[in-house]
Amino acid sequence: MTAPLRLSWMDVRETIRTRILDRTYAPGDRLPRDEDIAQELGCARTTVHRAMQDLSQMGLVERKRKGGTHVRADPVTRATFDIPITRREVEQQGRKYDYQLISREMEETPIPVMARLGIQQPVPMLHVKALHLADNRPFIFEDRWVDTRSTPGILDVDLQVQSANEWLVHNKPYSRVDVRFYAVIAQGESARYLATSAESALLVIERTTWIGQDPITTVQSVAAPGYQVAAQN
Amino acid sequence: MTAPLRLSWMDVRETIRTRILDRTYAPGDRLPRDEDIAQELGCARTTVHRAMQDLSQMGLVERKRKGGTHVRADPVTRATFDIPITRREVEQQGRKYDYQLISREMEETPIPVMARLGIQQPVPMLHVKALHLADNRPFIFEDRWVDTRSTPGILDVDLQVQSANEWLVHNKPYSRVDVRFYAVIAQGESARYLATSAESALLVIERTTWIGQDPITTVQSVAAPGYQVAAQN
DNA sequence: AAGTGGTCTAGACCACCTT
DNA sequence: AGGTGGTCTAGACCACTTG
Repeated sequence: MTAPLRLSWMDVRETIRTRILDRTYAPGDRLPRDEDIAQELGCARTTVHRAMQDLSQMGLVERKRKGGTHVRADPVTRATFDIPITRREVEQQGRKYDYQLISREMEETPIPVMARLGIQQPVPMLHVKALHLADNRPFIFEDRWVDTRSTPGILDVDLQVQSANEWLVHNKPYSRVDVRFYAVIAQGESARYLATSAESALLVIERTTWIGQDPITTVQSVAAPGYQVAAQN
Repeated sequence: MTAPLRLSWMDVRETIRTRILDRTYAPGDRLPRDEDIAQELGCARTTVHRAMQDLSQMGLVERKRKGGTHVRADPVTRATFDIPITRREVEQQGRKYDYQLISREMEETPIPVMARLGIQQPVPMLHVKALHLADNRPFIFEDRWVDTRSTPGILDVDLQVQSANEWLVHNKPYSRVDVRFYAVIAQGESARYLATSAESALLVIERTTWIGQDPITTVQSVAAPGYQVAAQN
């Protein structure tokens, strides 16, 4: 006889997942209570709970107290992306990293930037433009606004030497972040610094961070032609 | 006296997180053992473990058996994206969804598609092009290849009525998915169907799915100008 | 009001990895 | 070889949410 080995939560997860995929539990269906599944499979309820937690996080099921566990009717593709420090990203590709400060000025917050940061009144902010290079070729053009009220330390940093990107990541923790991707036509500065041909489509990674309610920074990182962002799998 | 209420794992997580952010535990540092933290804070080790699990998933710490828990030296911005069925996405915006099949043909797999799917030899595949509309305006142009060896059912679907996107999501589970984003210049068909002006930059969401080792489908979803992908949360 | 998931505890054993 | 995180169990109580 095959030994009835102890079930791990991953075993349980795969069992449930298989049942969802083969429609034993169809989209919209309610699954048995954790405890019933535990009894059926012969493990503790905690183990089923752990499995369900994972399935829930994957977006396969939805759980509600009293409501029970349901197979999601409209499955979504869920993907997680890691956006590293630019220096790190370049170096991990085995390429040489360089960095150039383009400009650094105090300016009144423009309307679109206010919208991104969620503030109502313009204030003086540090506006930084910089170029990151990989093997001496333009890699990412960075257009950043830093709120000096929440982050006065940035004013003492020599941005010729260390990128704002790097300083902030190492020195300014955030509690909330908004990340979005979109495409733009190369134009103006981004074209001048990045574009190899007249008409290029560039991927923009826009990130905005807050600490509590206070805005820290918002940045548009415009990547050189050909750049892709891939999920962590 | 303030009542020493029971600590939840989220409390523990916030305590640890705060210590990481204020450098009590600096980047690269090794944290105390779970059990020591548990004793210090006055909770069970399991509770600390649950908190650490979350911090680890957020990318704030790295854990290794025997190696202990370390604060990640190079923090990354980690973001999770949900990519819904296109119909769903449009309808959730309160807009009218429509769909048009553009073409549907059996073709030999081209080299780039073979690369995406990870196959060595070309085989006949179903090549589908379609347009998704929101309020009668082009929304997403979809260029898809379906491996009919793993997914013969697609051949019986009337793609005039139901999009391959929708049918696959509801009928073909996958075990692995690759997702990536990049930008392209509107040209050829994508320009014809989506572009409002001559030179547009379009965001492409490329997804490839497998069941076990077998490829299912790969699709380039080219979004209309202005489209953004935003992280959950 | 009651059912279901969420969490905590205490103890035990396991598995992986560094030293 | 030993230390650390990973997991399982059993039981208890809590908290949310639905009927």
